[in-house]
Amino acid sequence: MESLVLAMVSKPSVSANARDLLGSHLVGHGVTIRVTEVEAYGGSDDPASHAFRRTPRSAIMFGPTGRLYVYRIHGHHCANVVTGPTDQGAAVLIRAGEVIEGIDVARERRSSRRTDGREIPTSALARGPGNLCRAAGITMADLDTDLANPTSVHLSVGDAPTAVSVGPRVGVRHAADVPWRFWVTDDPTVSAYRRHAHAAAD
DNA sequence: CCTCCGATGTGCT
DNA sequence: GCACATCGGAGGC
Repeated sequence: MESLVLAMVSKPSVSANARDLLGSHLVGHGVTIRVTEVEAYGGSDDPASHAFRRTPRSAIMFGPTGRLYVYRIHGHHCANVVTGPTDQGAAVLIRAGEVIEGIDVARERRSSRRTDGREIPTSALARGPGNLCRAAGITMADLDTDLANPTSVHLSVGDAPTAVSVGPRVGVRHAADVPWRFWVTDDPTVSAYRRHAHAAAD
C-alpha cells in the first residue's frame, strides 16, 4: 500500500502527480473523501507557488514526498500533498472531493460555521480547498503528516477517473494562465473557476 | 514593529 | 459582479 501511495507522487512532473491523485481517497478524522479536483504547484519556477521563494513556511515543500502541507489563508485551511522531486519544492493542492464516508460528521463540521440553518448539499460538503479541510477536520495540527501512514490522515488508492479536464488554477494572481488545475470531468463536487481580479500572466 | 495581502468563502446587489 | 470577514506569512523599515 505504501508503495502505491508513494507512486502517486513520485513522477518527475508535478502536473502528472496531480492527475494521478484524482480518484484517490483522502482518509482521516472520521471522513473519507474521493478526490475530484486538484492543482499542481511547482517550486522556484512557479510564481504562484509558496515554494517560489524558500521561506520557513514553504520549507516542508522541499522535504520528503507524501507529507501533508497545510497552510492558512483568509482564516481557512488548505491541504496539499508534497510531491517529488524533493529538490523542486512541488506540491499538489487538494481542491475538492466527494465525501463517501462520514457524511454526517462532515456536514456537522461544515454547518457549525454557518449562520443560517440550511442544510448543505452532500455534493458541496468538500467543494473548495477550505471547505474540504473543514469537512475533513484538517488543521495545522495535521501539518507534515505522513500520508502513507494509515493511523492518521492518509491517502489510499481509489478508482482512476474515466475522464479528466484541464484548466488554469483558481484565484492565483501570478501565472494565472498555466493549465495546472485538473478535475474529474462533469463531477458535481468540483468547485467553480474564478479568475483573480488582477490576474497576471507572469 | 508594522503594513500589506492572499492557492478562500459567503452573502448581497 | 462586488464587498468583506479574517489572520498568519512575508517583507519593509
